Amino acid sequence: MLDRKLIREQPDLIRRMLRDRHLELDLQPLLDLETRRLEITNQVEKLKAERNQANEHIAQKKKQKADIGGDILAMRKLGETIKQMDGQLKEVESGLQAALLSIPNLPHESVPRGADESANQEVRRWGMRPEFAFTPKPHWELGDVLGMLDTERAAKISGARFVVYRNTGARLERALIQFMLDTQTQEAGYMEIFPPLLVNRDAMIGTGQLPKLENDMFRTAEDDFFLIPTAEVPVTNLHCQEVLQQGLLPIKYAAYTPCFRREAGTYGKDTKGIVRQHQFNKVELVKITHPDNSYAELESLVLDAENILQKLNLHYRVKALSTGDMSFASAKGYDLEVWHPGGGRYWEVSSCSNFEAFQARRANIRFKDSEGRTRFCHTLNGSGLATSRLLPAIMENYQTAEGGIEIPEVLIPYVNGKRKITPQGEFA
RNA sequence: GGAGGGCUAGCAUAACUGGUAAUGCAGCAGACUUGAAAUCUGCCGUCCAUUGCGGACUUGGGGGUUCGAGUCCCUCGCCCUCCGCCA
Repeated sequence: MLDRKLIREQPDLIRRMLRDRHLELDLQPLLDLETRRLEITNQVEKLKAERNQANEHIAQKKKQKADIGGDILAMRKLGETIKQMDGQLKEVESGLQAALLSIPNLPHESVPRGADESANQEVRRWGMRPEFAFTPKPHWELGDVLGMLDTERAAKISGARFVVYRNTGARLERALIQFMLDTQTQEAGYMEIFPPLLVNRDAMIGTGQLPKLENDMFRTAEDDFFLIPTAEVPVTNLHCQEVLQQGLLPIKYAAYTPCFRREAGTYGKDTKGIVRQHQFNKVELVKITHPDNSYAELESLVLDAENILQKLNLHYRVKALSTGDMSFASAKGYDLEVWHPGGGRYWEVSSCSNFEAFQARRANIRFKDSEGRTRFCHTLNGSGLATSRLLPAIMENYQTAEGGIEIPEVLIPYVNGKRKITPQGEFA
């Protein structure tokens, strides 16, 4: 949510920034509502001041046992008027709130301006594409032949865009999650969190998934819970409605959770393999920071995510997202894309964002600064990383001419010291 | 699912039969001090106004009764205790 004072005082700035995001938004209705809100507020507050004064009189007269019948009669009408105006004010306020909740964040000045993903800027790349003396297979072939991934049986029990990890596939998936959590908690100073996977509506509004993206979320009809689309939702909202001590910042959390997305409107897209699923596993990194440090914390967050790929020795590139490609709540973001030799393309395995105070304002996450003032924190998050894109990358990059898969060095301790998966689909 | 108790500022605690939210701790600024502690003063939830005075709102959310609601009524949420069910 944007600061309404900023909207009121610098509407042209807001218009320009949103235009940078390729959003032609007519701010006028919102500004009109805000003007109306101030008008009504001023009027009704005068009446309330009058009422408060009169009430004080009545209370005093009553104490002296004087007759107050006439005063009460006179106040009745005023009470009615106030009630009516409060009703109007409430209507204006809820309209205003709805409008505010659906406006995306403003892009930071350093974000590349552009219409879509083609305007994203490559910031750096690490490692090289591996050379194969044979034609590398895509992960869905490997997964099928080696008995690691079973999408057909998943379809029977759930449907399209689900997968059953089996045998070495299940084990490798679990090893990856463990490895990523260990790295982030032991080397990068994140605290491990394992949150609920069902959250309430307020939490979804707090991080910005709602109201805009309700159609992309799984929702339980009976209780109005949402299956989390990312651990960002429960973990960031851990501190909603709180005032944090400045000394606690930055707060750094790492959380493994399954993530659930309806992927509405993607029918027929990325159906090969497991890169786009209704349920996938992800280790998420969340930071709650002082506003002065959030951009430095964003850079180090990206490095923390990159660290996983480097340890796995996977070639990747980092892209600064353009104004046309960044997410709703983000002020600035980077994507990490890893090379899939079998598929012959890069896939996003992480997206790291600074939301500045956008989420903090919605979720009411504040801190006391060194002047004793209560201010909004900045929130950040990034995947560290998503396994549905990472496991395929490992399978495709580490496949052998014989048709098996080597285990990356760092994962060997996590699979009981085994060094490879044989062409028969067993650890060895 | 049922019964009872509770929810007041960062924390902790008050408020007569309804009369308009008090206090302590912590924090911030200032005064005093060589410095600190102690002490004193102000600030210490949100909004509006601001040349100056100020005003309104805020007792988990929403609604009702009333001239007036922390207090009474309805409703929803959450926490605690117990019963039932359950991995």
